Amino acid sequence: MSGADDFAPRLLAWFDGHGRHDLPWQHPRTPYRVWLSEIMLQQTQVKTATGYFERFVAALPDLPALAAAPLDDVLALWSGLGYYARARNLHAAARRCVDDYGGELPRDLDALTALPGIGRSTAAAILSQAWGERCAILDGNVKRVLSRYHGVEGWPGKPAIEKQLWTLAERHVAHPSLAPARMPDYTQAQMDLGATICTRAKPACVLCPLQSDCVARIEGRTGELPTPRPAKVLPQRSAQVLWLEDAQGRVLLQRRPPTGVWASLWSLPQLDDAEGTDAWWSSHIGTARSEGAALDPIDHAFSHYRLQLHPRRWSGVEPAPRLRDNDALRWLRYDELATLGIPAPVRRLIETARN
DNA sequence: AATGCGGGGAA
DNA sequence: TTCCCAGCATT
Repeated sequence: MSGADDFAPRLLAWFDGHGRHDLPWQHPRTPYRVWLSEIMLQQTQVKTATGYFERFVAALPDLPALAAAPLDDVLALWSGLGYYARARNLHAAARRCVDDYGGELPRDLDALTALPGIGRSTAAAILSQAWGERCAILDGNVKRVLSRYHGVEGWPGKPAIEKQLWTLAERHVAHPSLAPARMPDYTQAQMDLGATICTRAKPACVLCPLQSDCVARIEGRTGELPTPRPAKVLPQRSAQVLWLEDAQGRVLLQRRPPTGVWASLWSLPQLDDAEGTDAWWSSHIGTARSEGAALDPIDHAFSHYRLQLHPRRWSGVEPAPRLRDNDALRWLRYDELATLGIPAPVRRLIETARN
């Protein structure tokens, strides 16, 4: 057997001295807190998620509390974190746990994976960290570490490559020296190595416990592995944003459609173009409208397109009958904005320009 | 197999 | 600027 077989014990020995032992979800490391952290950390860096995690568990300290909370409260706690389907799935999964599993997470890979928002890697992370089950994870860190360690070519997002990496991850987690009691540390160790040593750019190979057997290190190819995602040009879109204030200085928010970006979040009324704005104004207000005050455009980048928002502002708008609060429209005081899930750039616009 | 889905950190 | 991060669901 080559040294590749020693992956797990070497990693674990390194973790004891150099891993991260003070992350907020580690104290206490309950299934609920592990679950929440794993969901928040999907496509999200630790530094970004930490503050959200602290606020979330302070407001909703356990699974039954989450299940009992209104979805809008959960979205408000998620506001600014992005990928809001995670929050909706989290909430739905909590309710299903109350209905089907006595208010706890199931200790079972298939049952966990069947819950919304939990895939194979997240389920394995929960099982290994919360209960010490022998499960392999494969997140962005592990993909990078294994791609380099084994010299796996090809973009890890490609299903065929991902399948290879799963096989390698399963092999390492099966190492006989790896005791179940150390599974939480082993799982954490892989992510810590990827986050602190085997980083995307300029990895600290000289500090790596796996350096003597790492193919990328040995062949001087850490800059080429893992193979980057094929580049593509992002489409550019634009939209009109309407900032309406009534005589009391309240702002009009509209619930976004249940599908698409920012699904079901509250935001300023947003239209595709000038014609859309005209139509919205006539259907919601009726009277002829003024131009409003044009504000600086906002450039926002999504992972799949760029969006330029063109905000305009009106004050002293008299609510027409159809403009009263309903399921999709709400006049809100500025000090109430924190109670709703609002897209980050829209919240930023309002907070910075509201004087 | 490919695409949709946020926001921010880092080079 | 560009890349990608503790991914998953949908098509």
